[in-house]
Amino acid sequence: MARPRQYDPETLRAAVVSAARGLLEEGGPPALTARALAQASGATSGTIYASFGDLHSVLIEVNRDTFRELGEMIDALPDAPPEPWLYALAEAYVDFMLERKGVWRGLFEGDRVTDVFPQWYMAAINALLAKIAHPIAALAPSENAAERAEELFISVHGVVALAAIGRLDMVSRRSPKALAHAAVNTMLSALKDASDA
Amino acid sequence: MARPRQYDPETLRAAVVSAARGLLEEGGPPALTARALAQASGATSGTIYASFGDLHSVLIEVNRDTFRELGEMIDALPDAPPEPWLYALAEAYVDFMLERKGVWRGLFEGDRVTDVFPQWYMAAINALLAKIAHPIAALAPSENAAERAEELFISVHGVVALAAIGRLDMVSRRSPKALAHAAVNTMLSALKDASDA
DNA sequence: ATCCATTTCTGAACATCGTTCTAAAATATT
DNA sequence: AATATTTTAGAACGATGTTCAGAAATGGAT
Repeated sequence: MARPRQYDPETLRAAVVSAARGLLEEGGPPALTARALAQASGATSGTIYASFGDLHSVLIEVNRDTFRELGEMIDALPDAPPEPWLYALAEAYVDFMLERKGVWRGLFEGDRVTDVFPQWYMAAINALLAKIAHPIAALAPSENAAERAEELFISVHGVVALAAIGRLDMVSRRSPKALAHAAVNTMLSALKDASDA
Repeated sequence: MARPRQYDPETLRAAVVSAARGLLEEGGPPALTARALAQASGATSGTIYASFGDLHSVLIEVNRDTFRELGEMIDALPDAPPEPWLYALAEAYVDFMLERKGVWRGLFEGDRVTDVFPQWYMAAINALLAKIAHPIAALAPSENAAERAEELFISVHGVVALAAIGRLDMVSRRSPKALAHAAVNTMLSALKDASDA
């Protein structure tokens, strides 16, 4: 009773999201155009719009994939005592994001579109913050570990934010990893100083 | 021997740069369009292109103004001992940038265009880093104050980077100022801990 | 067998973007 | 008056995101 589907909807969505990641890595958000996406995914722009509504929704789906991969990467980190584990997490996070500079820009550039972020969005961030807070709580039971975790994340975010857009050299000659290491070191020192009081 | 100038070149450039700042504050980098700039400055796009070459050059001139204002703001900070002065600087920096979110986005979003930044660009950043390093050196003479200053700047940059694009609430419920204060506090604690060793 | 209702898909069309460039405008000199 | 010269205006070009009219392709009804 109708024209048959030419694309399996889920396969098409996966192909489009995968193509979008490729375009982002190739040229950042400006490269994520409807026509390039159509060419790379094999569908036409109209079909993509029928499935996703707009380009921003494609970007959201890329982000969902990215958060999932980030979670898997963290879960795969080898067990270690709190301090070395925290260093390892920070450095792995830096590596992860700087291997995906285009995706990172998709996450953090551009106008904020929604007043409320999707639940999985906030859940992924809260999971990351909880994983940072855990070793902090173990090291400094008297501290507000959740707040220290927020602060440490934001510091490392500052490193990645500058590195991902190629502007870290405006501020420092050190590598992103070295600066992330220093951020963890500073936080750990501060925790020790506070526990001396 | 020629058609007389309809605009004084310097007046025109100032008008365009001023209009550009307004557009940036109104709607961020996407609002900085040649046609809107023409309308707001009174000239036509052709005349603007004759004077600036391209839109990116207009943005560079906005940034030059911004760095100048930032320097003036810092110079106007009241004298204070190292610790309170550092807190005041961090909070003033946050205020300054968050009053100029659109300009901030113009500074930090988009593809890096030039391999080498203009000298005044680097000079402005180095001046800021030196002003951060000064109280650090006074407080902890045995530390590498320049490196600690880089790290502290990057931490505060992380706060502003999230706040300027309206995404700080993804990470924390605290205000940008509170988080900047915490970044300074953490660095100061770490300096104390290091000097105890 | 033919036609039609229904759904899927395509790609032309629209407004807007940065940028270029032709030509109009306005003067000084010849 | 005619011309040379410089400045300004704005139409034009190729690109963008997005929409939408219609082509394509089927199953069911006649």
